[in-house]
Amino acid sequence: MAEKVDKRRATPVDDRVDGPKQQSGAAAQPADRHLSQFRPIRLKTASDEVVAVLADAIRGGLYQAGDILPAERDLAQKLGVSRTVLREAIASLRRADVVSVRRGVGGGAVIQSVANLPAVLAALRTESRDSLRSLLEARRSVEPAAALLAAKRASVEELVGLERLVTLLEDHLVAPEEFFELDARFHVAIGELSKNSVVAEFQRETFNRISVIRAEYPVGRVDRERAVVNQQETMAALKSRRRARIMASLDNHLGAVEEYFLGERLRFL
Amino acid sequence: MAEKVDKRRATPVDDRVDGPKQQSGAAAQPADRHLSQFRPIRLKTASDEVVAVLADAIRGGLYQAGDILPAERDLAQKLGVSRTVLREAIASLRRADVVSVRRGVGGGAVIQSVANLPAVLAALRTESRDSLRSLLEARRSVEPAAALLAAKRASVEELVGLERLVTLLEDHLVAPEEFFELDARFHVAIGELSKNSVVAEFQRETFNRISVIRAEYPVGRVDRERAVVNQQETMAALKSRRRARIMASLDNHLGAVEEYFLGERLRFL
DNA sequence: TAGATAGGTTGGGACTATATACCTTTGTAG
DNA sequence: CTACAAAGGTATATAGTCCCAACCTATCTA
Repeated sequence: MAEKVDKRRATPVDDRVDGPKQQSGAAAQPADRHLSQFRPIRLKTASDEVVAVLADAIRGGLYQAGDILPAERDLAQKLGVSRTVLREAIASLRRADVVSVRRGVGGGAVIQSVANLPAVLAALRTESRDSLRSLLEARRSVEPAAALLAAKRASVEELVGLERLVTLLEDHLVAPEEFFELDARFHVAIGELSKNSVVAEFQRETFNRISVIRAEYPVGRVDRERAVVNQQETMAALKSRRRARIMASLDNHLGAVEEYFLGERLRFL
Repeated sequence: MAEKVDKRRATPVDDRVDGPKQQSGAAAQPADRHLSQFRPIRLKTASDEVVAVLADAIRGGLYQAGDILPAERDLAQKLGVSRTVLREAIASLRRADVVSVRRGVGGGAVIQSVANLPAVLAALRTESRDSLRSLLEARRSVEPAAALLAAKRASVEELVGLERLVTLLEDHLVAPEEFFELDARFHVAIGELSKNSVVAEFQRETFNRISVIRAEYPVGRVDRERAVVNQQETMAALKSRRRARIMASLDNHLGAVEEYFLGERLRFL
């Protein structure tokens, strides 16, 4: 019987994942060409998911500096997670100084600053980092649609709310830390005003990714001023609710962004 | 000491999630208006993720009926999951008759038919089902971009490969079970030929969702014939690599799809 | 100062995923 | 025709994540 065991041991048929790597390098089976097509899947934890949701909510303008998040128990229930998980998510935001937590009656998680949101999001994503070019190309096709739909469907009040974001950006011309985040908020908001869940989700996700990348870029005063002008123009175009004007404005805006990041304007054939 | 316990018990401060629902209906705190903004998060299991990846690979044309998936151990390693998880995923595909598994040397998971892929994908998604209108609107903006990029970047050989999919569709005019899936494959393939990871991912995801919905629609012979003609036209347009022709062809195709599903053509302001 | 409203902490139980090992079937080369 | 190797099939121990429930502590306010 002992022989049998020894025999098995000698035969490498177990599930060890690090198999023999470079032996018999001659006979590479052609049947394995498919394998190259697969990438590792990643699993997100619940708390990371919650962090992303909260970060989006904060960036989307639902909460501003000084606002207080709902009570942990309520928020956990609303998000369908345990309080434990929610608390871990808030702890992440706290570590990044996005919120500070106070105990007691009037307490809760108080929004501090959105400046560190890109860092938070960057810490989340271990996934493949799409090239900025791919992101901008995709955005180039979706954002005009988002804007047209928003102009078609947003109420006057909603447009006024959007305009407040532009004002916020103007105020931050001198304090540039939160500049990128405020810019992102504007575009995410347009996605939401499109009243199209797919488009809104796309804008959110895309700007999450873009933010992570562009947090590394330097921004000068000139760049910021141009961004403000672009937002003002886009805002005016949206209010006019005229197709041609919106398209021209976005073309202008997106083209400028592309030149800034890529040094050229995208061309689609 | 027992008193203390009783006191605590009487005071509803624990974490019970189903709190008092309708007591004191008068004082509704205005601070909770934010709560309505949050939706429950969903967590995907690893095996469900693997099912989705494999389903995409099969639909994308990487595997055809009769092909054999890579060995479990190899595939598990490539996907970065344990063999247990991979086997569970394959079991799902087996239950839906998408693959059948043979043991022994030449064995493995053999692709049977793609007809049941929509059912598999539908079983996966417990998430919010976006309206077909939202999906079609988003597609209307992305797919033209995908096609233009594909025409710009795809090699002649790749276009020939795409054309094979059209031929496949023609062959299935009479056996309509797999018709929807073959149509989806064509459009997903265009996304991949765009050589833009974001666009490709969007096409995959969008057609996953559309497939689930449209599997419920009846398709007549006429509809199928028109789809074939549309694909042929799109194919010819791609080969011409001329912008105007591609845009016209897609406008035609997408408009027809919209009329079929929504009874109207989408208008973006 | 008592009570209510918050956040902070802990422990147990369920589920999922991983790693490792071993078994069984089957084709094929010697 | 037999031994081996290549596959799938099965089993078990371990670890991580999440959920639930209960309880503790700080703070505001009437």
